[in-house]
Amino acid sequence: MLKGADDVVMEQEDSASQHGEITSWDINDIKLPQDVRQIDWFQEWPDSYIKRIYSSEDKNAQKHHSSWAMRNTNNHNSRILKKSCLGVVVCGNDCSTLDGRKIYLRPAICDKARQNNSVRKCCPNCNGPLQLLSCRGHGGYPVTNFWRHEGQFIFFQSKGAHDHPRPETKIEAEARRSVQKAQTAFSPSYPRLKRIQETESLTGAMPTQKALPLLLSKPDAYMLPANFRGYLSKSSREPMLDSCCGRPPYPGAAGEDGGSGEASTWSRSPAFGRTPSAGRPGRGPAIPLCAAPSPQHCAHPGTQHVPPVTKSSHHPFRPSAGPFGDESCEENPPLAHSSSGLPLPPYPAPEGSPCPRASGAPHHRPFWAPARGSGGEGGEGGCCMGLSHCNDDTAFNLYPLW
DNA sequence: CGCTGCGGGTTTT
DNA sequence: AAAACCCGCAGCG
Repeated sequence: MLKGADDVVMEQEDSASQHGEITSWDINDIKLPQDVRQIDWFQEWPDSYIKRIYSSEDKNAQKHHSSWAMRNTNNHNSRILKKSCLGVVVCGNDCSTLDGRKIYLRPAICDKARQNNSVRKCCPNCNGPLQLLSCRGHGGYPVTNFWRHEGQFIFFQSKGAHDHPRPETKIEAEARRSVQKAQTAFSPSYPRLKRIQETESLTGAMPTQKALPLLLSKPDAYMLPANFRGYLSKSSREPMLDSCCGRPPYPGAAGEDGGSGEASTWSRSPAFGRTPSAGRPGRGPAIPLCAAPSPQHCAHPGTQHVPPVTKSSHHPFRPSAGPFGDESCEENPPLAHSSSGLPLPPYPAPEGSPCPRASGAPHHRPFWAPARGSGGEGGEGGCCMGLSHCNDDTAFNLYPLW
């Protein structure tokens, strides 16, 4: 049954996404279509059951990038690269920054790195323990992404809908890391303090507003992924990465949950009815991370719908992405937030259509979102969104700040 | 140091 | 057999 639901979603996605051309193929097919008429734009936040065909020249596609924290998974098939989602690291205290944003850090891809991070990191905002919110968007298991190179195309297929907020992007995480490193170097003795300071800058005191947006997201505005909805409530989360500060979550901080003490908030209730069958695989340990700020991306509405083949230049995502970004449509159920990324590109209107920009509410934009009126939300159209879009400028300019 | 890809191996369904 | 996952190794930036 659960499966049925997924299938349905999938079908819908298919037709919606490749509008016009029906994506009849499956990543596991012996032969994939080579008469592709339209290539898709690279999507940094692919979600739900989608399929995409990128140009083999698309740098991001070549690197199998994703803004979600995806780790390689051995599927014993050298022709198809499989990656599974690691989820997102959240504050165990469910704290919010001064401007009401939540902290969503990117879990390290490498197991070892995750452990390291956990040891000395804590919430950049409240200094509390961090908790790994694992992804269970695919029948109780992490969302999986598949990549396959065939001829001049790179086929991409994702299975499952992320049931957690978006983590910071790779660029952001890297920036954060370097900043921390630098700071640590300066004052080894008071790392904690420093961190606090950093946090402050992050949360509010930052000079550049753009900069901040990074890891925080506004609760109100932030929409969770389709599956995500039920989540925040109590916790059943993963272990919690504490480690750091040892400090137990503040009592009050947690808010509602009275007790559990642990990370209160996040729990994933079965978001739709589709809960995994039974148990969730007990997944591993959580990983702690903590970090500091990072640059954000903002994309400027490029508007142009350039050909898919991005020539991207140097940066990770920027190229292709365009205006889209947010898949904001979370309002729609599962497929909703699909990546609707592309607003209106020349291509198929991706799932975009499905998303009527829901209310005026800003979509959920992760941390960076400008959360503030003005440009930010307003546009769904676009402005800020995913990483790709960000220009280097933006991103890089920020770095210095940290 | 961390990301990424590969591939052997195990466990569960 | 398929899928999820663990682990180590190697290349790369």
